Amino acid sequence: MADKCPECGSQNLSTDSRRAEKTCIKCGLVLEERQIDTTQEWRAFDYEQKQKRDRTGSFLTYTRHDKGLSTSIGDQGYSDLYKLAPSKRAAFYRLKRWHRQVSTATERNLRYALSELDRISSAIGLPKNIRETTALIYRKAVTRGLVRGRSMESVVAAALYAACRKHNVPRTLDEIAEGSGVKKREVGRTYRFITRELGIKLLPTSPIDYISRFSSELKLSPKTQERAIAILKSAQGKDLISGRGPTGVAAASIYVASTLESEKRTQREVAEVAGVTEVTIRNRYKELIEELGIEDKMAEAAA
DNA sequence: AAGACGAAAGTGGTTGA
DNA sequence: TCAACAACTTTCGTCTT
Repeated sequence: MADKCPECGSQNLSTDSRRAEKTCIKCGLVLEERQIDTTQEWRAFDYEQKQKRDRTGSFLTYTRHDKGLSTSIGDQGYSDLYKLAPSKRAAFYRLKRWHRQVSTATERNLRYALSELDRISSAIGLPKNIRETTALIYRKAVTRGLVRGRSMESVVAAALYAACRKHNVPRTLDEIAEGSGVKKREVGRTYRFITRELGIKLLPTSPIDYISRFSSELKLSPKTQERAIAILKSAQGKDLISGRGPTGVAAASIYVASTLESEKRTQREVAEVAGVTEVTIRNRYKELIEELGIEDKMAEAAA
């Protein structure tokens, strides 16, 4: 899951399959050990061999209420049915019908929640792995009885927010709130509740994670993106990031980078996509250029 | 006319007694 | 539970290009 070393931040990781370990090349920290080998131990040269040697079915997925493992009572072999006593036959039909309509409260809840999840995530445009994570979190929340007394939508939204952060593709609370129709405040509150109850630990979002998304919305060149990230990285050690809203900091660095790379965007434009006000950008970017000693460069580029 | 600037008052959430 | 508090927003008048 982690693609960065938590110790030194290096992304230079190595996976050694013989030792079943994942290590950081820079500082030597072992990130994962006793990895499970998920590759096949057999080969199949044609379809028949594959049929014979396959021991598994399709993938498990958490986005289906039954994890994709559904089995239904078949329609085949009805002729045999007439050999049974009428009462047995009636029982068969009853079972079949009962089976078709999933009956426990949890399952029905899950079905509804997952269709809700589909709606929201396609509205915001989120990849499949995030849906999977969301579904998993939601499933845990349901089995722990955390949904009681809360609207289901808010729990789905909160799980989605958590999943996005876990995958380092953060969406702002505003975006989630808009897509789900749950109030921002409610999403935040539920998010805090379920992460606490489920013991999910998430680091504060880094502004860097927002750069690529905001930049592409502003149609900025890759060079400017790089610049914005570089600005953030050099600001990291200087206590300009912590305690500040990550979106504001991201917006400020994009504003500065776009000016320096002569691809200028107005504060208004940047503020729009980042979901902050111009005033915030001003405050943040003043701090940034002051601390990094690039005030004159900035003034020069603006002129 | 549009963008940038900054002061001042208001808002929602966190923290610590 | 309440007050203090920091970050952020809203609003608005002024300056710059």
